[in-house]
Amino acid sequence: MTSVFAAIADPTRRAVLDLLARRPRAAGEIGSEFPRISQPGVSKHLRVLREARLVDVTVRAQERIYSIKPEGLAELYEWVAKYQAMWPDTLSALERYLDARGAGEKAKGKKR
Amino acid sequence: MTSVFAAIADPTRRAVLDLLARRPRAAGEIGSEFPRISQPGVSKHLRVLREARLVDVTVRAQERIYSIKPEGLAELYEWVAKYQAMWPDTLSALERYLDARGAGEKAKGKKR
DNA sequence: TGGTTAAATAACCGTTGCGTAATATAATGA
DNA sequence: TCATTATATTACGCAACGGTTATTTAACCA
Repeated sequence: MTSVFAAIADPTRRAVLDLLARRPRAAGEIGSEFPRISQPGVSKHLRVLREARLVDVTVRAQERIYSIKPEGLAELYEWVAKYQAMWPDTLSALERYLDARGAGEKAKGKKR
Repeated sequence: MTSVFAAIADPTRRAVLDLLARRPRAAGEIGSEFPRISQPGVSKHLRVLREARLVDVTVRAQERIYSIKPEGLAELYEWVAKYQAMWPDTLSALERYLDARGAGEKAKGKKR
């Protein structure tokens, strides 16, 4: 599970990245956002994100502070960008596109 | 396997998308690019891509012509774009970033 | 027709992934 | 030193995934 693509395939891990995009958090604080998943479960998700180089960890006492690490996402962005030529038109056209699909959810914090 | 994220988690399916990005192809023609995978194996990958709305199909006699369908990729782009703010700098900075990592597999004209 | 071609579906199988409870590791602090 | 806190690791069950072979569906054509 080293791949960025496999790492973001899981909705829980995408939700973790969304959390960390707001601000860094200790592992336990992340876990408290997922009450239906056990502590080891969260820990394993964090390991996958680490191995995909999507997050960074710093140690503070017993805590592990996780934060977003852009490297992996840049790799993903590079891959998607290859296909931009086939979008209806330019970027603004893309956004109309997404709006038409009702894809404007990112404004109100939700999960998926 | 309805999710775009899960669909692109598999390297074979990403390779199929790369093929179709060049030009549309019949299912059999796609399959011939993957000699190590059986016909039903390829057919199942195509089904996943269809359900993720990443490809389009048109019928021509007994053939199914597959082509890239941007909707799904736009959804993915939307997700990645949320994180752009945390990249080192602007887009050009991102590209220097990628070059430094030797990530220039897709474009030959991308050297510094 | 019947035979051929193209692709999808069905049934099955080994591997992997996500979840769990139990345990281990490690730093804190009385 | 010892109990507590925070997190990771281990061991294991089960469902889903990617692959296979066999079969089905459907269009073409002699």
